Amino acid sequence: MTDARLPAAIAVTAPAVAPMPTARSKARQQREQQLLELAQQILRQDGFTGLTMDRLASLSDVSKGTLYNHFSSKEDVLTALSVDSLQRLLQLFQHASTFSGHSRERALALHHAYHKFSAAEPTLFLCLLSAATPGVMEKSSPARMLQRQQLEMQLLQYCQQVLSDALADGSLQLPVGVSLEQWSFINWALAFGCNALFVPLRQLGLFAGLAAPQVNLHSINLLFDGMGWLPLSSGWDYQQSWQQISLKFDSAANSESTLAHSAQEQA
Amino acid sequence: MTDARLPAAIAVTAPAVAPMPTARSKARQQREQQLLELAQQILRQDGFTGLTMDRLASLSDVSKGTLYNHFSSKEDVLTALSVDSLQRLLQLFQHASTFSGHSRERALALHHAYHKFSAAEPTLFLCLLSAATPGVMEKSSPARMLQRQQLEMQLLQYCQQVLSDALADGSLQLPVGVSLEQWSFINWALAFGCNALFVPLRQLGLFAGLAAPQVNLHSINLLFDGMGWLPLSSGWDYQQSWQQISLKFDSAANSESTLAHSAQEQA
DNA sequence: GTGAAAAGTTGACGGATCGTCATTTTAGGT
DNA sequence: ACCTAAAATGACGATCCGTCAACTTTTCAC
Repeated sequence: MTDARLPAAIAVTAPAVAPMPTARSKARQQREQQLLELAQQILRQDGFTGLTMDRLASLSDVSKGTLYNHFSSKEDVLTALSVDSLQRLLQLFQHASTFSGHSRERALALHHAYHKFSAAEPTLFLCLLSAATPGVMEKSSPARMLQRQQLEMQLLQYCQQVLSDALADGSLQLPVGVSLEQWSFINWALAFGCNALFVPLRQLGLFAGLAAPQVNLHSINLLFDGMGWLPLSSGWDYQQSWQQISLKFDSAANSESTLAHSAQEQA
Repeated sequence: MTDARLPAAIAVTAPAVAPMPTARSKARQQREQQLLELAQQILRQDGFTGLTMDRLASLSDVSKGTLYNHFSSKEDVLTALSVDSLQRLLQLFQHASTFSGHSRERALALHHAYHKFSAAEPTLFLCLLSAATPGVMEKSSPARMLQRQQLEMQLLQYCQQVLSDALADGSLQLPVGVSLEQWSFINWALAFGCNALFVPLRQLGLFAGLAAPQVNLHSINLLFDGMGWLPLSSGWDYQQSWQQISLKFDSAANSESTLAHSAQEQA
């Protein structure tokens, strides 16, 4: 954290501590990204059963040995994909937190980002779900797990920041015996539950008549109203807020995906 | 469905349609239960990585061929375990719905049952999580998936029943544009999210200071308050309700587990 | 520029696990 | 006691995982 404040001389004499991005590591990271892109494509096309290390290697331009130089196991690939998802989510959260509105609207924007990501990238979201599974966690590399943990913490920072803001501006009050952590956890849990359950339950034929965005918005309204987060849904049109967020947010996502697309085509 | 109404003669001449529980099928089902018990034990002891079909076969008193006569794949074993969990949850829900109190307390009892199960049987709960994963769903037998679907529908029936009761007795009102399905889904999602996220996030070192039951109760209170479910948490001591439910419920669970234990030892 | 050391790449290989199937064993009926 | 159908067995082929010794490329000192 404080490394940035150290004299340059130290940084030069001890580059191993804060390694500067060499051209080599840059290329390595880029290729890792390509491999993950390919893995994702395989998942989309042939499902999770179709993802095989041999297949991933043969469809890519590297051999199996090199593949294992990037990922410690097949499960590590899944965790890497989930790390990728978390990084993208983090960006989306950064954008969302800039939404100009009161604190509850900003919180809504965070939920919106989470929801839109789960809807736009169902495969990645399933990776996120799978990566929380014991069978995957047991076989992932510690380094990757650490990355995951740090990213989740950063995401939570955004949640807690909005809650802090709300406490500061008086639109929200913390009851005695309740911690800010608790509320951010509950927010996280509700968002995860709604989005993670929707697709599988629909596949099973349950809740056929439900529309994802409506349910999502509604669930958030219930929770925020329960928290007493002003203005309550009875005194504000959050449907409209949601649409406004969509407008600002979806266009940003589009321009981003366009950028990603062109970058992908160049490669 | 209407087979039960057919004359006995037909049932005798076509027993395959509505198979009576023969001694053979009885024994088969009993052994399947033993196998699942063993699988669970392996999972507890050696994690999900340690569960192998060869190992399960060798540790049991049947061969691999017979094992595959029960389960179509390794993943099918996990789904079978999740089906088992759902059946036990169904029983717990049945008990919970008999709690004598107002409708919101009964709903709380359902959440309590769900939470207690996740806490008392973390391994089975992780099976429930894993079984919602694409890699497992893709490889499970259709028959088992159907069982799972039907059980989840039955569980949802209990949720919706309590909600219906609340609407009937006036303690809850459905806003325009909101369906009973939506509310039951949101309840399900919150409970799933809270319980499914708690263990993995704790393992990652997040939310170290949170106590599971408190958070659970608190999240339910927020949601129910948001729904306007009377009496609100400001006008009723749901902490005490939770404890009362625990008292009645945990003792029931204990006597049950005792029964199960003795039954297990007889077998 | 050159050569050697370091870093990176490769695909063949051993091992583990999966799922099947021909053969053997068991159970139920006459 | 014998026959037949269902069930159990474990050896087997196939698949996939992860490793490693040999080989290629890059780096760097001289």
